[in-house]
Amino acid sequence: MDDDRTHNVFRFFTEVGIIAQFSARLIEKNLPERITHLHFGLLGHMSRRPDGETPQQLAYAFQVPKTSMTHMIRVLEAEGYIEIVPNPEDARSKLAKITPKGAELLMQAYAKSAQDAATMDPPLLIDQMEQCLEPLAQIRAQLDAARDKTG
Amino acid sequence: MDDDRTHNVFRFFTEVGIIAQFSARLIEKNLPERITHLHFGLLGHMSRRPDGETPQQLAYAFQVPKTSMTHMIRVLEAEGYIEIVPNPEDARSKLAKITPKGAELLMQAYAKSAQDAATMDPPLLIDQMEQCLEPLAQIRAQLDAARDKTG
DNA sequence: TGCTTGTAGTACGATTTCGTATTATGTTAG
DNA sequence: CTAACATAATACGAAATCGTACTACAAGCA
Repeated sequence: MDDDRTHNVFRFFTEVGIIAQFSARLIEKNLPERITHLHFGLLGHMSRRPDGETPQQLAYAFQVPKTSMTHMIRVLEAEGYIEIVPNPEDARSKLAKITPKGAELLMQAYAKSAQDAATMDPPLLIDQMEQCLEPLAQIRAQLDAARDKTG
Repeated sequence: MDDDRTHNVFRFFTEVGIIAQFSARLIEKNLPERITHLHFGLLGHMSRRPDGETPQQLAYAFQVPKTSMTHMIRVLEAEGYIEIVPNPEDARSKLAKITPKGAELLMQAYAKSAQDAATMDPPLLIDQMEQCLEPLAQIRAQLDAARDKTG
């Protein structure tokens, strides 16, 4: 890889890192104390999987250590946004499912953040975001695949 | 903003968040214990500013609370990667400057990560990254500008 | 000058993150 | 079947994050 392209890769990661921090703040502004953008992501993930997922699957999906996921799940459960049930297929394991209260929080935070995004000044550059969507999805898929090969 | 576009905004933020996590891990794999991708970013920032920057400026640039920056700076100083000197223009303040050891760490981590990136399997999608660079920079600038208006 | 207000940085504590070691259950070779 | 190994989740502890309150210096004004 020549120097220019290497430099571009780092530039890309830098921009992405900064934007990720902004988006985290945008969402957390509309979440209760102790609930972070990662919890928000967890709830969204679970809302698409009504049968629930194991902590392990969630840790893998969100790229955080298992122990961190244990903690996040506990917070969500303590606040009543999810419930933990035994995994009928494996007694070592558990399933985390979103509750109606959790679904409600998800919707509210989504709606409020969408409102904030729509009223930003200067306005959000949605055209540019849409233009990036496809390549970003490909890049993410590639990183995912590379991870599975190596670790 | 209609529902489709709102949905795309969230999808964009989601992709960006995941990719940011991958890039953080990619770099931290080549950094010593206790040094994170944020420290790496700090060193890169300082390497472009030989006169040093105040903790406040750094906290603003990296979008972290002042107290978090105090802590990060302390870690970098304890490990000898930066030095803290009084700010000649303001006795309340300080300047953080990168040391030769810090510059060395920066270069090494950069080179090793570039090597890792170049040898990924499946290979990194640099074309797609370059395609995103310009719109991402615009989006970041917009988010920055919006932050300055509101907070 | 003396006073009031603003700003830079930090002490402190509650919470979160995450690496290592442990427990409990599952799986497989013989 | 059972011993050996693998895997799911957690206990625990060290370190990081970040909000609140504080101290020290700066700046503006009477």
